[in-house]
Order: sequence, then structure tokens, then C-alpha cells
Amino acid sequence: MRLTRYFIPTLKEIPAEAVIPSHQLMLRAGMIRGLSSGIYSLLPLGYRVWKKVMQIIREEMDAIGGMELHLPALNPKEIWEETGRVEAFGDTMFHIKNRDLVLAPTHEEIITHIAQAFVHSYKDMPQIWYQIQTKFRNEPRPKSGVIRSRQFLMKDAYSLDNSWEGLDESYQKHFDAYCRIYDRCGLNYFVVGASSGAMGGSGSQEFMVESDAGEDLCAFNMESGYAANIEVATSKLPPIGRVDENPEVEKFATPNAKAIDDLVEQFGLPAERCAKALVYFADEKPWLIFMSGNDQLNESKLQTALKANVIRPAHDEELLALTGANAGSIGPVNLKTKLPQIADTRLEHANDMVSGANENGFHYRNIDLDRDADIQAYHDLRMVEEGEPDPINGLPLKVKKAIEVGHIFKLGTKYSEALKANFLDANGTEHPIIMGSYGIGVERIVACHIEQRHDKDGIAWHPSIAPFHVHITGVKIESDLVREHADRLHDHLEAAGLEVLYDDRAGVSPGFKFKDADLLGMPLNVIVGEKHLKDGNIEVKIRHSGERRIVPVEDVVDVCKALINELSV
RNA sequence: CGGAACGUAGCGCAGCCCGGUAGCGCACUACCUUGGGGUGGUAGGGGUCGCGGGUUCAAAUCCCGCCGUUCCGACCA
Repeated sequence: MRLTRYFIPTLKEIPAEAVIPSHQLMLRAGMIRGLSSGIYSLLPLGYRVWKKVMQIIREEMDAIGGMELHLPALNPKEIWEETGRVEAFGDTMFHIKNRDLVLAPTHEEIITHIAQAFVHSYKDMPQIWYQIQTKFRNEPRPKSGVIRSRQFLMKDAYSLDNSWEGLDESYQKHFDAYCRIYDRCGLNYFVVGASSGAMGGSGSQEFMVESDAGEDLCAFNMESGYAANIEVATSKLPPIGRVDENPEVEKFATPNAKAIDDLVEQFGLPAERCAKALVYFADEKPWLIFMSGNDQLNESKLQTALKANVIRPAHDEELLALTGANAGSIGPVNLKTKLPQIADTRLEHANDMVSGANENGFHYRNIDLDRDADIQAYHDLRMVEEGEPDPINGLPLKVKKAIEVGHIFKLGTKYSEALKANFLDANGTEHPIIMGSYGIGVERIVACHIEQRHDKDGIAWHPSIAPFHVHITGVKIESDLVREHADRLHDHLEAAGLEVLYDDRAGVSPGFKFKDADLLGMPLNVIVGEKHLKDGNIEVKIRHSGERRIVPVEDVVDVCKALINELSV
């Protein structure tokens, strides 16, 4: 491909709206062009990369027996109401104004709808269906270029099985395929245990790329082999426990104490013996929640524990109406209205606790949660902190930012039950289909790749997803000697099966061409110039390492082929 | 949705405080020059100054409203 005939609008300056390297470089290299917040056009050079990523995904999905299909982006709102996900997605789902249609943010409902119609026997399964399509999410704040956008490409796959063992197998196949996909794309990644969130289901894992641009926090200890999204991460902290003395509760005045720290400072209480009370609504039903001291409530864990579609903290007026007090003075004793209660596991059977009196300016002491509260269940509800002991070996946890590039779920029967997608087993008994759901963000792979492989000059593509394998730089292309060699090399490299971008621009200075080559970042830059041609040589530069080799003209094609193979592993 | 900043040529910016001819660099066009790390020069083309109102003889500039973009937070399968 000749650069003079190809459309690559490179930029010398960094557009003001781009903050992270991958976004800046995609714009500067002429790969993408922003249209609106969180909406991008993919230009020819960028789309080549997208297509390569999608092809790798296709090959690995096909290899585990996946069948590609194509589903509508426009969905009837009704089907999303049946699974409760219009509410679960809330404002994140785009709604069509002049029809009762929505733009699909994912496709569990549609897949289940097909399964419901056609998959009726245990003999019809297992099935793996996948698609690589545009998804729409009305992100409140798109950011980081294509990493969080309103319209993006996702590969999503769905498995249908007739047994839980079958689901485990399908899940494992996807896990293995995902590892191969990220390996082939040249990404450094790690896997964490994850929350199923609004997707529902029994278990899930995320494929993560460590990055300061990441929006997820992961807690891990490499030595123990523990890694989890902060949404589900746990640690091994001792329970608060009981003390022998267990007197009756006693109210005391705390006029200037709202936060746990105030109680600690003013009354010399140990923070962990304070039971912090919070009120949350789960699907519009209020709950009273207790945490120890300054432990932070993990909303993901709360949502899972309450099996709720949507949760939110109570507003000030609601707090007052339900408990009789404002935030900071709420507790289990003397509640204005009876509220269902749950507490963090650290508080299990704890006594000698201090908590709000449900009367502003007062607290109770000597609270025995077993005696004085009405706690229905204890769940792990805390947000872990860096340095806490990991749950496997008790070694200190580290917390790092990461970008989620893939997520696999054991969905179970949430959607098949809601949409009545049932099958008959060998005994003629009806069961809901057992499903799995597996997603990969295509643009996030590209963005993470650039985040991991760039330097001050530009991108350094891995050969597997590079837009072209070889970039030929014709230095002083006006020279017949240079032009003839470069032309021939271009033809020979293409004939050898390599993808070639040939900078055949005339009147462009060498430095300018080198800068462009470094910016675009093809794995190999073949520099054809009089300097080495007069000795019968051509220079081959490896972009990622910076290594340069002077190669006899007749060997260049073989050297390039060998280097591409070498760089691909 | 809370807090903040910014909207002037394709991109990066100045001009605004103190109202009076719309500017600079890059990119683009033509010619000359140079030719292994963004050559140097000459001459050009391109902007309803985000939109709408108001004040004024006169608004990019002052006032009000809206829209957009970005950043921090909330949210985020």
C-alpha cells in the first residue's frame, strides 16, 4: 500500500481533549476521529487494527465451537422489561423516542428469546453463540477515548447447557479461549474474581490490564495467588467479638458526634466497637445496615447480599422518617419504624457496641447485637483496604487500578426463567436452560495494547494486530536508485505475504518521514536510502526495541519475514 | 447529577481584564531550496470568534440564558 494513496491524517500536535496516551496516539496516528462525546469514527488505519482484533476473537471462538450470528441493535423495550433490566440499566440504556424500542447495551434477552423458541430438548445442547457488534450505552461521562464510550464494539458470547456441569465446561472453554485471545494480541493481563452486578448469575471473572487509566480497582497478592475486583474482594480480618461484661444498654449524650471519628475522639472509644448504621433502599425497600467503625460499605456486596436489582442510599428526609434521626445518630435500639437489618460479618454476635440512639445528639452503649438488634443475616459487606491480610494466606493485599478487557459470567437461569426458555431432560422433566455470558471489549484491547506498547515517539505494534507489518521509508524518493529499490521491495514484500505501508511521498524530508513511521509504529521500518544502497544494503529497524540491522538488498524480504515471525511470539 | 475549567481557521493557542481593521505556530496550495531524524524561504487560500438574547454609535471582548467539550466526584454489564 502506497502512503500517497492511503488516508492517514496524522497530527503533529496533541488534541486538547485527549488525556491518556492511547487516546492521544489514536488521534495523532489518524486511526480515529471523534464525532461527539464518547462517539468515534474509525478511520482506515484504525479499522485495520479493529478488524485484526475481531479476526483473532473469531478464530478462537470458532475453535471452541462457537457460532457467529448477528443480532438486532434495536430491541423491543418489552423484552427488557420482562427481565427487569430496563430498571437495572436505568439511564444507561438508550431509549428511542418515537417507538417503544431501546438500543441494546448487551444481548442476553435476545439470545434467550431465540433459545426459547428453538431449543427445547437436552439433545439440542450445548450451544455457543456469539456476535461481534455495536453496543450502545448512554454513559453519563464518557472518558479515556474509546475506553469508555457510548457506542462500541463488543464480542459477546452465550452458552446454553442442559446441566450445571455443562455450564462449567462451557465456562472453562471460554476462559481458555480468552487467554489465547489476549496472548495473541500481545497484551499483559491478569484475571480477577468479579461481581456479576446487574447481569445476575452465580460467578464471574474479569480479564484485567493494569493501567492508571483504569476505572476498576483490584486487590491481589501475587504470592498467594489471590486476585479480585474490589467489588468482591475479601480479607481475613478478625471479628469484633464479645466481651464478658454485658450490661443493659445505656443512652448517653453525644451532641457533637456525628462521625465515627468524633465518637473515638470525644469518648475514647475504639473505632471498631462502634456500629455504624446506614439505611439503603433495595428495589425501593428500606434496610438498616451495620458496619464496624470506619469500615466502608461495599455497595456491590450489598446489592448481591440483598439480591436487589437497584440499590441506593436513603435521602435525609427518608432517614428522619424511618429512624427518627439524621445520619450519624442511627442505630438498632429505639427505631421509629421496624426495619429489616443486616450487618457485616465482622459484627457477628458482637456486644459492648456503641451505636446511634435514633435521636439526634444521643447514642447507646453496651449494645449486644444478638440481644438488642434484630439482624436477619450477616454478610461480608466491607470494602477491603490495601495492606489487609489476603483470604488465602493472610499476606498483605495490594490494590491497583486496571482496565476491564473481558468478563465471563456463569449466568445460570436468570434469563431463561424470566423468558421461559425451558427444555425437557431425558426423563421428560422441564428445566430452564442454563446459560453463560462472555464479553470482550474490542476497542479496549486496542487501547490497552497502545497503553502498554508506546514510547515518546508513538506506537509500537505487536505484529498480530499492527495495521501493517512493514513500513518502508523511501529516503529521498526522487532519486531513481531509491525509488526503484523501494518500489521493488514493496512488491516483493507483499508477494511474500506481508502487509506493507510504503512511504513513497516525494518532497518530504527524511526526518519528517521517520517521525511519521515512529508514530504509526509498524513492527518493522525498512529504510531505503542512498546511504546504504551504495553498498548494496538496506536498513531494517525494529520499532519496539529500536534495534537496527543493515541487510544486503537481496536478503531484505527473508529477514523481514523471519523478524515478523520472531516478534510475533 | 454535584464541583471546576474551556469553546476564536483542520490542530495547538494569543487577543477578552481596558469594546473600535480577527492574529500567531503547525497543517494546506504554488514555486524555489534541502535531502538519514519534524530543511529554509517567497507568495497564497481558509474563521457568521459555540448558539440566542441584551447593553452600546460600535461586542470575540461587557451582561443574561442555552448548548457543547474536558477534568474531579457520583455512576459504570
